[in-house]
Amino acid sequence: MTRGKILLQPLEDISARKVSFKKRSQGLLKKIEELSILCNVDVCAIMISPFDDDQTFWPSSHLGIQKVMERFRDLPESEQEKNMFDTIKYNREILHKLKEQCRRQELRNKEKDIYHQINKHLNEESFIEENSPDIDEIIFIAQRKLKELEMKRNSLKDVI
Amino acid sequence: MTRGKILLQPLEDISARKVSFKKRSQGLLKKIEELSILCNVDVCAIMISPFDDDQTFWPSSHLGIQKVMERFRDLPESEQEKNMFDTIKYNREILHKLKEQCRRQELRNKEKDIYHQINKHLNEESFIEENSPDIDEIIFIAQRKLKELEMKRNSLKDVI
DNA sequence: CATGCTATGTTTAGAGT
DNA sequence: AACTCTAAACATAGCAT
Repeated sequence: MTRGKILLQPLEDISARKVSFKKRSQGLLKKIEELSILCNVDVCAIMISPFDDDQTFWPSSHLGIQKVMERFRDLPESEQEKNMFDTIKYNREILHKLKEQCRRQELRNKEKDIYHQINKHLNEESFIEENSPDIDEIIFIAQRKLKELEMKRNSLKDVI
Repeated sequence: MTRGKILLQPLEDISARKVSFKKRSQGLLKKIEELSILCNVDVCAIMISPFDDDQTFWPSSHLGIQKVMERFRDLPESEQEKNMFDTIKYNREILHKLKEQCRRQELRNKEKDIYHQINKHLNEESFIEENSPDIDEIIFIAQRKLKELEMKRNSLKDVI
């Protein structure tokens, strides 16, 4: 077996943690470099590792760090607060997007159900079992599909 | 086609650069979060983007950045900040749950696809495929199916 | 212009040495 | 413990809407 999915929680095994840190911090530094070059963005990062004495910096020059840090520090307090708030807003956005994604996937599920049900009906005589989940929903989607089909037909006729 | 390999040099097209920044900074934030949690490392990163006014991107936990930045400025511990951290943690949890949910739904999608494929094979003339040749016929069948569905629904309602 | 999709490139967990 | 390998998981460039 190769890699499995991992949970976002501290790795129990300390030596595994160390290995992971080595790999991931390397990867992270690479990503940071890519971002800063590709998009021409000033980035700085500081990692304080419990595994070795000194901290990892990017960019490697202390001067570079200072440049970014200073610009942050020089922002008025209110701006800093605003940016903190932005993090929360950012999380909310991601959350919202995920929910939307879920919703869409659920819809797709239902559509597939319809295909399934209809195909089943063509094959056998029994259609939609008694315990069929959400007949209203299915009808709704079926109606929509039908409309889409009709529109498609009409546009095809226009071409002819 | 989808992605090609890219060179490590500033993206020429500014709007592409902006899009890339958005995607990559998001990815970077995630990586930072993962590293700090998995390996129990304090990380902070600041990005100054030329694309929006919110120059400072605030990854990682507030606590972590505070620790890291202590040498640069003193940050008083206030109630508000604590709440902020809690909010971030909370969001993180919700996020994780949502992702799991998405994953499960995706699995279900795949299962349904399989059913669909099987039915398609059993029943050579499969139903409601967008590119199916005789659209009139399909619409006719769809209308009939829809009516059957509606009747079924009505009869179910009668029982209740 | 922003956002979603997805095929492909990239990262890395786990196992082996 | 520190390396190498590799397939699964993940990130994202280019396209589509």
